[in-house]
Amino acid sequence: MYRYLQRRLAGAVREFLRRNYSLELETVVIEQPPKVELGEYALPLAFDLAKKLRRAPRKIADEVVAGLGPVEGFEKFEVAGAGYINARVDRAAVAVALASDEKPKHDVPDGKILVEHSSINPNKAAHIGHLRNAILGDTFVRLLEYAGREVDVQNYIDNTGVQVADVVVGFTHIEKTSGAEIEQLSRQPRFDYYCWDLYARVSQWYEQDKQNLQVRAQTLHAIEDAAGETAAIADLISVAVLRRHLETMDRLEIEYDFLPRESEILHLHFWDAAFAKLKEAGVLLFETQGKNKGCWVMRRAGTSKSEIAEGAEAGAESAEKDEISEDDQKVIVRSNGTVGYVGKDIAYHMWKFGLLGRDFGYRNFYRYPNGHDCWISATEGEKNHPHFGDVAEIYNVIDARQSEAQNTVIEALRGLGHGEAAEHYTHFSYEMVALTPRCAAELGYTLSEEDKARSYIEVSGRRGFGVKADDLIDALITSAKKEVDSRHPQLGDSERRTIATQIAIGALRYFMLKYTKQSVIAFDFKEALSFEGETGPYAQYAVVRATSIFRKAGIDPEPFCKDVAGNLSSAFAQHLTGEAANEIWGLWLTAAKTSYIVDQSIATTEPAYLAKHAFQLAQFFNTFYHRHPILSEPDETRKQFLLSTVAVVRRELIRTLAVMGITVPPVM
RNA sequence: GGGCGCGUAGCUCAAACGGAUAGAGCACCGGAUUUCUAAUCCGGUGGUUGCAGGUUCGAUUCCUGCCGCGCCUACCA
Repeated sequence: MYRYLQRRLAGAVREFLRRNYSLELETVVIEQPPKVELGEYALPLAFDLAKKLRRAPRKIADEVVAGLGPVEGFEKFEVAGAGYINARVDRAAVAVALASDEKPKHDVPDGKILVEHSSINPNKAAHIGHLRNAILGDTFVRLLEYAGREVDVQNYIDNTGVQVADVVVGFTHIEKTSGAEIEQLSRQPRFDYYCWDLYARVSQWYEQDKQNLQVRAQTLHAIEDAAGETAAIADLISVAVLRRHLETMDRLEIEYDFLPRESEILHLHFWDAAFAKLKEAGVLLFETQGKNKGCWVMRRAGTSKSEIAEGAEAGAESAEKDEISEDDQKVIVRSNGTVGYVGKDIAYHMWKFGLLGRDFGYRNFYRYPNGHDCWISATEGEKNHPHFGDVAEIYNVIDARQSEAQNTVIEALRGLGHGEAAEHYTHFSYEMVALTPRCAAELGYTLSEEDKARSYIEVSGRRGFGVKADDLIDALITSAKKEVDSRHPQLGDSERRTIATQIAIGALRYFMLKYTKQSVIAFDFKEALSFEGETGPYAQYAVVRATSIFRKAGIDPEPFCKDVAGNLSSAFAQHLTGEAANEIWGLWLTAAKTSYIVDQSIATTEPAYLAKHAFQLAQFFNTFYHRHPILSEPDETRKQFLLSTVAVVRRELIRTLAVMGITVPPVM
């Protein structure tokens, strides 16, 4: 609703400027006044125009206000401060439209969107860093779906890399486990925990004797031969750990549609197809000298053609074209002919956009308890399968450390002449989750003096140093369960457990979403386990309160607000106008913003805005709840009005939380 | 060295496109409702937005320089 009116206002202003000043403005900046009593929208437009028109901002603002004419949905326009134009909406009309849940039509762009997230190495348990990735990614998927887009969710599995090889080495060379024994172990409930410890031991084993690293190289090589025994062991391990990851993420209601694996990119020769095109387009160059002699290299993203070219004339340019200074080279194909991961990533991304001319085989891999199927890549797939890839836009949820690699893939696409694809390729970059020194100490790690002084310490899978995802979820559930047990002893144990789980997930997902992406999260149990203040449970609790009002009143809140909107529009007008109504109107206005916030979150790839919105709604509601007794309100129409306020806020808060993947228990 | 990012209250973080008095949560201190359950609410303490310049009617936001911190910069993935 808020978004819709804002667009209409922007359109009217643009039209006015065209008519009266012959000005074309691309974007009309519209913000919100610091207080609701000043209006719903503010335009700082006159300050900008003052320069262009060489007149005082206030004068221009006066002119705009006088000449804008009536705009549907708006009551009036006023000049305020040094030249702001504040717009006031017809509150009752907005409230009626919101209560009856009118959804003004707007265009949804065509084409499918592919979101890639999680992409955890399938060699050990998922940790809190992976949780941030998956929660950001899953929330972004939900945002896109809320906006009406069709989305495929992919989780890329690097099942032939060093990390899997290391665990294979652990089993075959340190533990000397047989294939049958590994198979047995892999059926244990938390096989990924076993691998977590083993992986750390392998790293130590390499450190003990650098000779041991040769075993890694051999193993890595052996994994690539699909027919061999080592490859079979690697597959056994990676598939078992992958299943564990799917289970862990499913606890948070995070699901995937397709799991493309590196093994298939290898065995279906995706790279060969990509390599040919890259050579042909001149994106890759064969280096004949220097440290990268014998490699196929590409210009690293973010590096520019050397400064000599700037000053020099056209003659120097052609020589420049075929050369990249050594420091700016990214090796794509090694001198021994093997391709690095960036190369495979380029091929994979050509596939995503339908530009490779090859496809995966597909096998049904995992059925979620809700019946949703998750598919996996295969060299020989099933006949009937959904169509993946060939999409219009992609988002890759990958941490900031990989931004250079991501940009290199984008540059490769551009170099191949697929500028359109490059434009629709978004690296959804976010910062890592680290541990506070206190948290690290709690986990039993001895810290150097240097470490103690840091604000955070990076986790290390190699050292087995970190907080496992399932452990954190377990701790959250235990902690929430204790609270629920003491608050609701009359409920059955399984019911209390269900509630505690909802609260735990709410706390965890909110925690991971409330920080902006570029902020490193310094993880601390105390803050992550908090259920008070700016947390998921705070927002859930607001909904519980709203629900309980309706339960006591014996009214179903869903149909209630739609009905009341039609019958009570005059009451809305009466209770929403005037000074005294500003506080409640602020609540309505915030509730009206959900779609606007969703759009903003998508446009900026920043789910934190959504978290902020949920918190703000809950906070305003709690204040309102405290100030206005509703069921005891003697004036019947006012009571209906207050009830509809609760119903609308409840509905919008539930929606907002749902986009964040948070559900609300019946009681708390 | 080069690239990317960060520096805001005691702590953890907000403030999209430059805008009206820089806001929350935690912590600390003091209060509130025999009610629609207090996982709540209200009040208080707390700021030279790293430093120095510049652009602008207006800078936490843009530009330059400096200081401090993190990540990336492998024929690893």
